[in-house]
Amino acid sequence: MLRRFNRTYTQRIGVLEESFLGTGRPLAVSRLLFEIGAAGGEHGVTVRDLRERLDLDSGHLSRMLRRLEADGLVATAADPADQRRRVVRLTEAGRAARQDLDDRSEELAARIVAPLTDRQRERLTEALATADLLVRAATIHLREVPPEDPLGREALGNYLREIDERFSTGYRTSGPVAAEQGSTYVLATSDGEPVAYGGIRPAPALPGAAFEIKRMWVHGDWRGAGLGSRMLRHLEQLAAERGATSIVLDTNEVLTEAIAMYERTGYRSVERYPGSDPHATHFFAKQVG
Amino acid sequence: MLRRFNRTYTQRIGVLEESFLGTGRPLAVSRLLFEIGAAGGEHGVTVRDLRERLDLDSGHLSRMLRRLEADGLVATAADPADQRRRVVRLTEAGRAARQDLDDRSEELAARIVAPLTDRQRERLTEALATADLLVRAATIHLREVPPEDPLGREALGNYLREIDERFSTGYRTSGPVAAEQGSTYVLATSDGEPVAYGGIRPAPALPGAAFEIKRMWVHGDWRGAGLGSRMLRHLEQLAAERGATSIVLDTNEVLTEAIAMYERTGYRSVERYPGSDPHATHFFAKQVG
DNA sequence: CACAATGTCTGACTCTAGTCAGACATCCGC
DNA sequence: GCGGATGTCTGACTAGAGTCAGACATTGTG
Repeated sequence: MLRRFNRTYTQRIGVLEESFLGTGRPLAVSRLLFEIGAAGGEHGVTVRDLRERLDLDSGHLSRMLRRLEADGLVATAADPADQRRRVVRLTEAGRAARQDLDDRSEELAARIVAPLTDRQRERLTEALATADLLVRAATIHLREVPPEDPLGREALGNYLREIDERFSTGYRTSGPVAAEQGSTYVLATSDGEPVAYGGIRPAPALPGAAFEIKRMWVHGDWRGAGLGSRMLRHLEQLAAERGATSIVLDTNEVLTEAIAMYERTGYRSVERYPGSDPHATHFFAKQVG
Repeated sequence: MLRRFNRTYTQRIGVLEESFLGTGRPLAVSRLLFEIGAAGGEHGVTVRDLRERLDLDSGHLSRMLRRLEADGLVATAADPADQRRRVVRLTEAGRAARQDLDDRSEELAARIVAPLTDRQRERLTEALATADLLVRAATIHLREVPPEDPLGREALGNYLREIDERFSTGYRTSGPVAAEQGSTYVLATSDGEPVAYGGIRPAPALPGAAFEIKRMWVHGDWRGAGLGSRMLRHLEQLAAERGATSIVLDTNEVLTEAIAMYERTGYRSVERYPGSDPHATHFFAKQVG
């Protein structure tokens, strides 16, 4: 189905792309203009950031930026924090051009669906939203990150903040959270945004080769997309590669979805184990390897 | 939503296209190879046909064909029916190359959705099927055709055959069906295939400026996609432009979906009118203009 | 049978996209 | 404060995609 849809889509909606022409600017440049607006905001965005987001060659990007600059649509300046970096931001004319682009796309999208009835349009919107979520979920990128990785820290911060909000009693122990001994962290990103996080560490206080899963977090917008169990499987596999024969984890009774997921994924409830979190109320274990 | 999806899609699934590379052939050439296989079948396909299907420049297409020919993947010959035309068909090697392309795409598509659970994959397939149908429905092309248009005749043939099958008693009057006096026909196509058909003709036997809608047909795969009512609206508008103040049409009781659609679209049931089909059992009219 | 229309092909282009090597400045750790 | 790493930019490319004018053969029509 994916292939059939791909064919229909590129044939019929491919126009959405070509419409960027007619502004006298090639597609890639328009896309860049768009991205600078989206990522830049008030403060602008660094060239490096743009290169990562759009996955462009340094030379190619540089040339396109110069073109936009020559057209008076963007202004670049050295980043005060690091003079090697350059910060790009839209000028007034640039914002106008981007708005124009936006309007054209909007209008074209409206024209494409215009022949449909209201109910059909609703069905299409719904179907595309579902497909969007699932395609995004399917193409999420999982990777090991060191504890000091900035995106990892962001994810961890979200985890702690959410835990803190969830516990009316307050959870956070004061001071920064140190990386745990021998731990490995995995970060899942989508469009450069952290969407899930979690880690494993050896649990020497337990019998056998046990690993503990720690700090599992899934972005609120992504719950229900199967991301949690995917992260869990990934962490289990990592632990198994490091010689684990069993996995333990603890959680709190207020995290009902998490508990349901652990049970669904083959974990069985166990007694409190040594080294577990004092705030935890539920404990799980599973054999692996 | 269309735009958001478009962004996700081109970013994540754009790979489906690039995968055509790695075969040493550029994308457009691979697409052409694919299309020759799809459209050509046993008898091959004319260059003209390919140009229309892929919307390519004559020179561009010619060069790509030559490239495929040099690689030994296609063979061209003059069309016996018209020596100006050239017919292209895949060679044995061409069929193999196309199959290879097909396998790669299939494999890649499978890899993209691999991280999803079975249930998610099902949901994605369903969502894409819905989106596919609706996008196709939205981009269908309606145009007036002369009675002798080959695609129009094909549609009319389908109409007559289906009517014939539907009536156990047999419907068809013997001999070819002549175009009706002063009539105008509209054909809807998708990917060059006729998907709906219908006509109007003046009904001089009726009081006032009446037009009759005749021979409405919608392709079986397309029923429920709103195509019938769209065609109906289009025909009404055409009639109105020709000065009609009322529209009449007849149908048979066995065509229950059609009857439901007419009622939904504002037609009211009337008595048999002069000039109507002797096999018809239900008659409808509507004011327009 | 002349003539316009049709169908394909070649040649000569342009523009976009993308790659690679290296210049140059700045930053960071020792 | 030296040397490697990082970030950006320029120059010199290549290949793909697409456009346009016109050559040439064939076909249908008055």
